[in-house]
Amino acid sequence: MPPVVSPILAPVHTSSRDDAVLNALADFVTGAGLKPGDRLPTERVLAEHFKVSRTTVREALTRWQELGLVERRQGSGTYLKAAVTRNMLHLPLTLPSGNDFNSLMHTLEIRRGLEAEAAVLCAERASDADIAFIEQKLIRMEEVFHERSGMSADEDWDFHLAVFRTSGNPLFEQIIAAMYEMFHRFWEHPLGVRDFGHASFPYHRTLFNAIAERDPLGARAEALKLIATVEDDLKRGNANLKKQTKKSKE
Amino acid sequence: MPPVVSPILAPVHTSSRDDAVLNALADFVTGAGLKPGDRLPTERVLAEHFKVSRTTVREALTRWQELGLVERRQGSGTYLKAAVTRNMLHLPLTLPSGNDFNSLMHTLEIRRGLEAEAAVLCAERASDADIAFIEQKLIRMEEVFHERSGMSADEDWDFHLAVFRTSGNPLFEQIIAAMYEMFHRFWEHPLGVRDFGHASFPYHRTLFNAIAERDPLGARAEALKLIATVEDDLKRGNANLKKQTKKSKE
DNA sequence: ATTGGCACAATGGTCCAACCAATTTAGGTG
DNA sequence: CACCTAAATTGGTTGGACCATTGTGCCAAT
Repeated sequence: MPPVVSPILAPVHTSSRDDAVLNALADFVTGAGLKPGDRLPTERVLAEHFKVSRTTVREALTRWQELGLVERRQGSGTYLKAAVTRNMLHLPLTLPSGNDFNSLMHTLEIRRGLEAEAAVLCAERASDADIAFIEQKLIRMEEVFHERSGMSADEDWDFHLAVFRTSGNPLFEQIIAAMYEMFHRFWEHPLGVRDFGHASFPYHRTLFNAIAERDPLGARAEALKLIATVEDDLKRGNANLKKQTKKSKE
Repeated sequence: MPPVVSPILAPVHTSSRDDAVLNALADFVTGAGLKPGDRLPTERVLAEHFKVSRTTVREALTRWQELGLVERRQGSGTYLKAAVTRNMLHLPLTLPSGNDFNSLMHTLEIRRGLEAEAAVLCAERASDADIAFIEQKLIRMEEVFHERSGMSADEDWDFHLAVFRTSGNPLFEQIIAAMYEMFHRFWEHPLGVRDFGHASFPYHRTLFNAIAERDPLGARAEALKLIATVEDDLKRGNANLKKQTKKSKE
């Protein structure tokens, strides 16, 4: 089985100033024990400390920003967004994204495979503390649901995120988040589907129960039911859309 | 469920300068019909044309470079490395310290979820022509296997690729290929495992048979068995590695 | 005419110094 | 104490300059 892109040239190419800066910065981050959310030194400080120009520091930080490792806020500072080590492996992946029904369905197919697997691993590996944390997110989501009589995007995502992270595999979060963004980029206002996501509500608790009982197969089943409701919503939205365009033609 | 990264603001308030530059540049690339390998205008020309400073252009190009869309050669120019369209999703995958056993295992967990799902969809959707094509790849792989008494990377990948493509979802191919690349970047010479991949051989045919019979569940089962053999190989390699380091300590 | 080397131009990489824009902070005012 | 305002802080942008590498084309020697 072959490497898709030549993997052998990359390491040779490792010269250039910003690479050195990035390595030094990675060492600093690990050395200072900085964690996600913490603030990095200012660009001016880094520039002076590394004996390079601020431009070079900025170029290096831009690269980290593009990889999602860091977030910059004008007037505030640069903040760590993910754990950073010197020997990280980066693989940028560009995906074609369409706004047609099929493309949206494709993102759900990926999520179906990954969310089910993540649920399995989560149920297998969750500690008591993990389960308590997930339950906390679940309860919060349920509260907001009853307040507004509808799904809340943020709280719902927090719950799923807790599940993904408990799986112990950071790739789940990264890939599913991308699928998620792809989906919502063209589905911000679900056409004709007022209660989008509503049907998925009960399966959050059943999923949690399966995880809490360390039942991988059960967790898998509930995760699949959950994603199936989203697929249904999408299909309904697509049907509505067709109906509307048909009407407008008449 | 919420956008992880705000998907709604990005297109609207194009505030950051370099985003605007990248969009304009993407339009230019598609407009001019540039293909991978072609040279882009120089930074100075772009800066003047877009009415921004060269620094801003450089920052934008740095981002594309980090995503692998572009390659810069000092003294020569900036060259397109991949097809670029305006609305594509960039997914930078990051593994913390990608050369340890756990990280390699993470890539296999993703593959487990996706390859199983792809096998299901493939079995559901394969036309007769698709199945004939897959069988052709299978036979070719088996031939090479018997010639060399071992798995051949290229032919094996061709077979899997045929399966992924038949699933009708291009995301499978790209994401799994990325997992592949990540895996092999640090596993080019499987430590102490001479017959790496050997055990997976028989499951290629059983997988094909299930697909040919339009048996989604069967295809899923065989795909899982196949990936399980790879996981075994990895575990064996890890065990060997531990043994060696233990010996070297003595 | 071919080949080799050399100077020059083009291009990305780095640096500097200043200013702009958003944010935070500190102080003052009610 | 709460609120507002002004100053300091910080990332974002600009222009110009120079360095390092590469590509090009001319010219001389063979």
